[in-house]
Amino acid sequence: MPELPEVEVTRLSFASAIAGANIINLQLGKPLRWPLGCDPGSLSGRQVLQVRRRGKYLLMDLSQGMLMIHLGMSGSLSFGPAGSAAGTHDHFDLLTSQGLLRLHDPRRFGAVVYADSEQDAVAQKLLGHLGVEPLSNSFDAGLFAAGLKKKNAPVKQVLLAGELVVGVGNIYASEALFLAGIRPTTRASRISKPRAARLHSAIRDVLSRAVAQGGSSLRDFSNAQGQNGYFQLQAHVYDRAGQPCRDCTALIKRLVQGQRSTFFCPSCQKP
DNA sequence: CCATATACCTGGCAGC
DNA sequence: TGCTGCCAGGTATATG
Repeated sequence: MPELPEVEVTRLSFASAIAGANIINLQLGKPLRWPLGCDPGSLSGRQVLQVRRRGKYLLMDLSQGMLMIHLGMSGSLSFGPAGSAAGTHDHFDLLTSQGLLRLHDPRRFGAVVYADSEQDAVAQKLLGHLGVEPLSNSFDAGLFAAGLKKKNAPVKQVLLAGELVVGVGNIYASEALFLAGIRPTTRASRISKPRAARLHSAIRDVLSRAVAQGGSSLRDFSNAQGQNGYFQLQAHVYDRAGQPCRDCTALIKRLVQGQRSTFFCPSCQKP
């Protein structure tokens, strides 16, 4: 569910509201993808300083240590008044002096992991290999083109791998490649510098527009205030197999790469 | 090291 | 209605 835009929209929807809160207690539900990595009770009394984002991870800095939150495929956070009982799929309830932060995650591919610091081995295992942030100045078109040159895999899978650039998931990979006019099956190493530059700006454009639209709400995504996003209404190819391209009217095709669906326009996107 | 497959888990939906 | 099979926004880990 959540790619960079959804994670960022989630962050923006509760970061300022939770900043400065004191943790009262933590209740866990069923196991998530990884164990918390500390005694839940040990967090009581600590303060929430700020919420940052790295790729698709939310990093919640505490007065001592940090929590790394990942929404997996079906996770969403809510932040609001305490009091409502945890539902079947609520597996992390952080009660604070300023409200309840709750992770709702039916499939439980998400996780909340504690680390003493970002340099911690636990943190490095999750964050250490991540590529550059696409919406930051460190995302450089020249470096990106050079990075693509070194990868022989299909460009769609290189984007999903997140080692060159983070945050691009299954929806936005298809969308960015459409905007750049590049077939998802094209080997990354065969993408010319000008086309890499197009892809570079397409990634920035599609991700920043999606953030502005509140993310994509295909099934169950909503931000921490319960509001939906609307980016999916303007998707050009994702989940549009068999429908006409919005630019040229050719029919959008679906194929499978690495066990994931890919959508593209066979006319607008060149090998 | 590289590219690809597997594993984790639940729910919604189409088709019979 | 109920069953079956397929599909779903991710990614560490295993495998060749």
